[in-house]
Parts: sequence; structure tokens; C-alpha cells
Amino acid sequence: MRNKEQQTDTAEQNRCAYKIGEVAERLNTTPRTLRFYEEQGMLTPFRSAKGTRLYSDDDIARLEIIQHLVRLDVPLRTVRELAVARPDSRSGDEASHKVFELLNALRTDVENKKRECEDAQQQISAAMQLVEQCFGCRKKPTFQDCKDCSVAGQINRSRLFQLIWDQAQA
Amino acid sequence: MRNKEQQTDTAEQNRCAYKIGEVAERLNTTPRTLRFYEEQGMLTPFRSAKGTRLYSDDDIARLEIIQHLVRLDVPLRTVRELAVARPDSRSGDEASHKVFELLNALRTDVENKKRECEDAQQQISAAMQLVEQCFGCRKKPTFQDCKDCSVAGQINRSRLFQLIWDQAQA
DNA sequence: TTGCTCCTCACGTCACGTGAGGTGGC
DNA sequence: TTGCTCCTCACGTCACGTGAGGTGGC
Repeated sequence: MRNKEQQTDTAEQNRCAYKIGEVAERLNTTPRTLRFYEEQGMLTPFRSAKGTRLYSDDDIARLEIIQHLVRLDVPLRTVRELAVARPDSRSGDEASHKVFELLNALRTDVENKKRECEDAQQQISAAMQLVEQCFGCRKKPTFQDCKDCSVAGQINRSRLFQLIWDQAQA
Repeated sequence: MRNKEQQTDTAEQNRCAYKIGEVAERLNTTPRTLRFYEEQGMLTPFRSAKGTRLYSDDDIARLEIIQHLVRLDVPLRTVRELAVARPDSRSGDEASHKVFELLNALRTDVENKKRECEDAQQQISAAMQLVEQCFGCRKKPTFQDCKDCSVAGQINRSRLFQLIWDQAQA
């Protein structure tokens, strides 16, 4: 690594150094979460002489990716595995196969999650249509009072609605 | 409620009473999770004389709905709110408006989650295509050795790939 | 000096996981 | 009796949330 490159690297790290509060607000999260990611070795922001964390644009990009994965219930452990697979490998071939496997597993997880979302959307829509039919109803919402209502006969149109409509809880 | 109906109710509860192990296996979960849902007041399975939990078909249907919602990161608190909104209301109108609001909030959450999945699918596909290009590469996966590779120039095709490819971690 | 953000412990929470030690039916 | 499942504590874990008490620049 030549001297010129090192200078550029340092310059890029110092340029655009944001404090934890700004970064948290920008990423719609909390300082505690950013400190936690650091605790877990997900990234190591630069520190000022007094110890204040200073995040570069690269750090922020990294955090955004972590956020995306975390929102899809990817454990931080897996995120870290993805991040270290390449530097921990001895050749491009080894690195790429490791990463490919991780990404492949991730892909099926995301596919399944998406399907769950689509199923839930169906359930929610159906349940909302049923619930709307009770707007303005003055009866008490009990098994007895609803027994002969037309809504009662449609319960099986949504499993989610069965949870809502369910008979007395002990 | 007439005598005949009560008999039927009791019969239905006793009929098809599964033990916790069977139920856990069928729902692809653990006995501990089912006990936890009970602790949280999500359902109250019947007990045998010796204390063994016996789950009815209705209990299982209820558990399946809870599982769906939990997988979408719906807090158990919210699931419980959905379940108690109706019995806790004084009229069908009140119940339906409460439930409608809860379902409406849930719908937007699920929509957002689905969008996150779709975005992630794009990222993952793009990252996999890039990673495949490193299959068979004998170089060391370092900044220096990869600098002039054609893959290095495509990093910006996937933000996820940037996490994988990222320069040295401190 | 006041107000704001930053820092490091450190305990709390939520949805379970994981033994520890004991009971009960075939 | 052996093997299997069930039970109730109760502590551990993961991804943070939430004060507690103190420092630092405008």
C-alpha cells in the first residue's frame, strides 16, 4: 500500500464523521443500538481524542445493510459470518463458496418470510371485511348474542378472524 | 345454553386431546414454547387429573394463528389485544372498531415487511451473481489482490455485496 | 452557568432455550 | 425395572431498552 493511498484512506475516514446521535436519527434507530452493534464487533467507528464515536459514510452504509438484515430476523451472528467470510478465507474460491452457501440459505429464509407475509395479507383482508359487518351493531359481542348473526356463519373465511371471534377465554 | 349443547361442547373438548409433545411436533415447535404461550395467557389447555396438558383441535388452530403472527414479529401483546378486544367490548360496534384499528396497523406492518423481503431478494440475487464470478479464483481475497479484478468494479451493484467485500475490519 | 450530547456501567425486557430434579403410565 | 414423556422451577440468551451518574463543547 503506497503512501498516497494511505493518506487518501485516512482523509476519507475523517471526512464526513458523524456523531452517534446524528447517525441514529438518520437511520431511524437509537444510540444504544449503534453501541450494541459495536459491542458485537459489527463495526468499529473512529474515536475522537475525547472518546466520542465518529461514523464515516462507509460505516453508515454498513449499518444500513445490517438494519435490513436484522429486520428480516437474520441473527447478528449470521451477518457477522457474511462479513468475515472473505477476510477469513485463503483464496477467492474458498471465500466465494462460503459466501454463496450463506446467501443461498438466506434466500430461502427470505422467500419463506415473504410467503408468510402474503398469507397474512390474505388473512387480514378477509378478517377486516368480516369485522366491517359488525360496525353499528348494538348487541353484546358474546356467543349467545351473535349465534344467529350472518357473520357467525362466515367465521371460517379467515383463520385470523377465528382468533378474534373465539369463544370465551378461561 | 341447553343441556344438549353443553354436552356437545364438553365432548368436543375431550375428543382429540393431544399431549404437549405431539402438538409441539405437529406445529414444528417445542413444548417450552407452548408452555410459554400459556404463561402469557394466550390459551389455557385442559388438564388431566395428573396435570398433563391436553390440547383440543381448537387450541391447535389458535396456536397456528399465533405462530403465523409471531413469525411476522407481531408482539404477543398485540396478539393478545386482538384476542381480547371482542370479549372485552360492550357492543359489536365497539368490538369491531377496536379490532379494525388493530388489523389496519397490522396490515401496514406486514406490507412494509413484505417490501423489505422483496428488496432483500434483489440484493441477494445480485450478490450471488457477483460472488459466482469468484468461483475458482486462486488469489487471496484481499484489497491488494482484488484491486484490478473486474468484480471489484461491480461492487456497487449490490449494497449487500459491499458488506461481504468490505475492506479490513478492525 | 445552562442545555445538550456524549460516555460507561448495569439492570430490565421479550420470546423463548436449556438443563436440573422429580413424577407417571406402558 | 427401564424408557419415554410429562411436570415445575429457574437460570441463560439474544437484541436491544432504560435509567444512573458523570464528562465535555457551545
